[in-house]
Amino acid sequence: MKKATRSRTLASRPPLTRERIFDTALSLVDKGGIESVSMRQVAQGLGVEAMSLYKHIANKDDLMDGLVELIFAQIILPSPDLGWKKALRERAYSVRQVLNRYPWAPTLIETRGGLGPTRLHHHNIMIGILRKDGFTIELAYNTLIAFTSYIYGFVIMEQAWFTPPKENKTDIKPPPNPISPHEFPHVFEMINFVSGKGSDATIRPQPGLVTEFEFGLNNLLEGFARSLPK
Amino acid sequence: MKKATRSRTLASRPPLTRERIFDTALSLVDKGGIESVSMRQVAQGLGVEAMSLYKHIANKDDLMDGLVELIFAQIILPSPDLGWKKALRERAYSVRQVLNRYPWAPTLIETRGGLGPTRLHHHNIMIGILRKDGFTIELAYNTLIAFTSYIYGFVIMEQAWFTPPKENKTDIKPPPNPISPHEFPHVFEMINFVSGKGSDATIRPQPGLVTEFEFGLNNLLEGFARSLPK
DNA sequence: GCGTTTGGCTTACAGTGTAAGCTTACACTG
DNA sequence: CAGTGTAAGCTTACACTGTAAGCCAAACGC
Repeated sequence: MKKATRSRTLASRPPLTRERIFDTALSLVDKGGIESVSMRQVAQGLGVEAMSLYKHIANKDDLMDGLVELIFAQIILPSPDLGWKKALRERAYSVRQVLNRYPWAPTLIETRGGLGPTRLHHHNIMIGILRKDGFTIELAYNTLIAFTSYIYGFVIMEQAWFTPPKENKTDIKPPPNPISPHEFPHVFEMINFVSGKGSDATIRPQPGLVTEFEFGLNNLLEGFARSLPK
Repeated sequence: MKKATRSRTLASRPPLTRERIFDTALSLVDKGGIESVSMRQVAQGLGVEAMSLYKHIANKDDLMDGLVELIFAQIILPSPDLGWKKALRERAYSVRQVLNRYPWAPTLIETRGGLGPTRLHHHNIMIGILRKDGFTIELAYNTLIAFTSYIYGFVIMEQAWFTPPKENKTDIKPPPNPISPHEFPHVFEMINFVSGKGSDATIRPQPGLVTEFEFGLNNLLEGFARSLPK
């Protein structure tokens, strides 16, 4: 009772903090997608007026940066004891999982360039793992880029391909994707193949494309291994 | 003078068409980035009022879809005679080049799920190339996914890493990225290595990361080759 | 000639981010 | 305890967004 700097005498609300702002923004974006997070919405979620947020965050971009950090914090860092190959694989799956849990994340991430502290830390660890196992700095560099690119791109594809293309809410386009066998025979064949695999190809549940993910991942990892100086 | 359906009697403006709308939208987004394209802006660029556009396009999403199509139309399709490996490589570079010419494109593409006609056509051709060279449908499927993911992800990384992190226009943050050698030694080492390579690491000109691009690409292509049934 | 269709305009509304300034309630000083 | 400084939150306001609804004149088919 003594210690609290500025005790909330009104006993009403807990004080507004960056943390609390980010949290409610996160929960807000979780249901309703990224464009449902506005200053006013976030404020309302905190029982507060929009402009009050600006006492704690610089602007909306700042808010978004915070969200990105929250995302990256959820990606688990592999232990260096695993060896580089297992470590990379573990990280790959963790990234994919987290990014899939937040479909809005990739769009968000790529729109803001800079690397926050969390991302820097992650990179630092990953490079360390590679270097420890004999990767030259150049090889580590190239490896990390190729590795990250693949995972990142894969998740985006995964979402872009297997998400219904924008329910226009007033008008549902009758066939989801009427791919003519004459116009696009190969695509048609492929769609059929894919349909045969899982239950429904167009709306597959989240943990769907694991084998597809593995394919590229393995090819890359083997490539890295072959590039190692012996 | 007879033939023109609805001759522009006022002799003033050429008629508004989807094409013309897309074109000016494209040129508008080229300078000023994606968020500088608003209905009113596009309209103004055409000497017209905002609401007039809605007689030709459904809504802003429709406009954006059109832009995406314009982008994909610029990607050159490799000739099937090259053989799959050369074809894939050619396509990889074309995609990268086009996507780099329009840094706003990836964000745009990934936000709208569905595949337009152009994209379908491209996929159709690419699958055809693979199949012709002995890829099973399953292998072609996996290959295409891995391949596309990598390229796509790479371009995004390329832009995210080597673009100044949002010039706040009023305030330039003094050091672009003060990476402490103690906190992130490995990242520091890597940055140093990268700086030694090109002239300036943080703002590299466009055709910068070719060798990095090649590294992952080669690894993937070799992996594909090894997966081929013989 | 006469409807009817069409392309573009006008007005209006709900929503956005945020600049500027005000009010209140606390912490601290004398 | 009175007085003051300060920080947190609120109020108002502005410029801007996408787009629904309706109007109006010019061009068409008959």
